[in-house]
Amino acid sequence: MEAEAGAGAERQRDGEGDTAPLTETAATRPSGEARKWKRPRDGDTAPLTQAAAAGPSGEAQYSYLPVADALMEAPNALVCLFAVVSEIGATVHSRGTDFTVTLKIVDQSRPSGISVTFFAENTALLPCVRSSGDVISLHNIMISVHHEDSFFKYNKKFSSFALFEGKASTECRPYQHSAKYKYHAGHDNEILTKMRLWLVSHPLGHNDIELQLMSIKSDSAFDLVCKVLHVHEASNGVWILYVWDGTDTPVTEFQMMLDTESVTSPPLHLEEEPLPREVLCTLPCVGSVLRVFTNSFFKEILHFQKGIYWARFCNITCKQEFGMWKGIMLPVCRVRLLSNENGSVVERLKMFDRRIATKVHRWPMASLPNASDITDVMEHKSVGYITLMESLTHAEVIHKFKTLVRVVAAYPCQPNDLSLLVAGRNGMRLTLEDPTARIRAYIHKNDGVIYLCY
DNA sequence: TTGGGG
Repeated sequence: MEAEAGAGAERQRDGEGDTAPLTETAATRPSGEARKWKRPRDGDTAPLTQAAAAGPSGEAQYSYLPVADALMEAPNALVCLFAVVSEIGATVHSRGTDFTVTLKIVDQSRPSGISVTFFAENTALLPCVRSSGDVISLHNIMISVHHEDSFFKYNKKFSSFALFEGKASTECRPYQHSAKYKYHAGHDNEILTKMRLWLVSHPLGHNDIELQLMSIKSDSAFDLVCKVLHVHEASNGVWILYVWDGTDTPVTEFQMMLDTESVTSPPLHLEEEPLPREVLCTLPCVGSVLRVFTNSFFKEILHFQKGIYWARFCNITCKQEFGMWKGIMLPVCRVRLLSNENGSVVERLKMFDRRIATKVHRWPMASLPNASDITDVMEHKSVGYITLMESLTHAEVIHKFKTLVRVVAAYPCQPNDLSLLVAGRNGMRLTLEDPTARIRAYIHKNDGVIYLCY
């Protein structure tokens, strides 16, 4: 007997329910339909009855419930689901002996989603979701109630899973499955296809405001999709995440410091200590690297330490300190890891590629599109511009370069008195910045050449 | 067991 499939609404039990509509939800489901899962008795280590029954061929037939229906089952009941992964948590050590990861899944009956927590002895046994929007099949996961909220818990002894590509694929074989997963081609394929069709008309959306670094604002929460390039544990439990999305942070509203007293030079960085050169050299030279300050509450930090990841920072805020942008992650923030195939990530990378393809990609984005207003130095017109980050990480300590920067502070004269310098006045200290770095530049005139030293 | 978007 071929199993009937619906979008999470399949019920192949004793021949009942062979026309489950795609739109069925917990609310529309006919009442009185018996729930046949039995609960494990207290003290049992394994459930007495699993959410499967032998089919005519003797193979287990898994009865997939809509998520909303599954949640109406009693605590500790075992259910089978076919759903879409909407959010991917970080894989971390549990407080016990296992590794754990939490996924958020959605289906038509529960668009707001619900968490599923997995445990396994090693990370290879955990689901490794390639992209949000992928489809997951879950067999015999347990309903768990905590503070009146329901969740699903994957038990490594009797649960199993399979992961499938999302709506763009026609591949019906799972790209990853647990050892115990019982795959039924006809049965699973039909549900998978319907789930993908549903996804086409109901793409996973984010209602929250999503900004790029080029459009960040002070003191209002937003989502930021960016690459975490480096993580640093500072003092007092403060962690600093170095994030990048290929765009430049906006020009800050910073009162230019007329540096009449040498002690008032503005700081060059937000950190207590600047990044060591070997780390600095790994950071991109085009596009701002925002410093995001947080504490160790965010377990994802452990994940970031192991490599470079794209992530969505939900409800992040920014402020300006000393004319520099500072990201802040409060406990209300959430971090979601993203794959390279995630739509927002692909969009960021395409935008960066477009930027790199222009001749002025090393100019601050804020200086565009009025780049023609900038007067170039005639005798070096053919020399290309570089960013301050490129200069800071240059292989040769002494090098010539041309750069487009903002003068943040000047000592001892006003920055618009650069003509005095050219006219022969020696000794001037400038604080210069572009979207990639801030430097102190000591200018002196020597043999008719102006040097910047830092 | 663990965690369960504090």
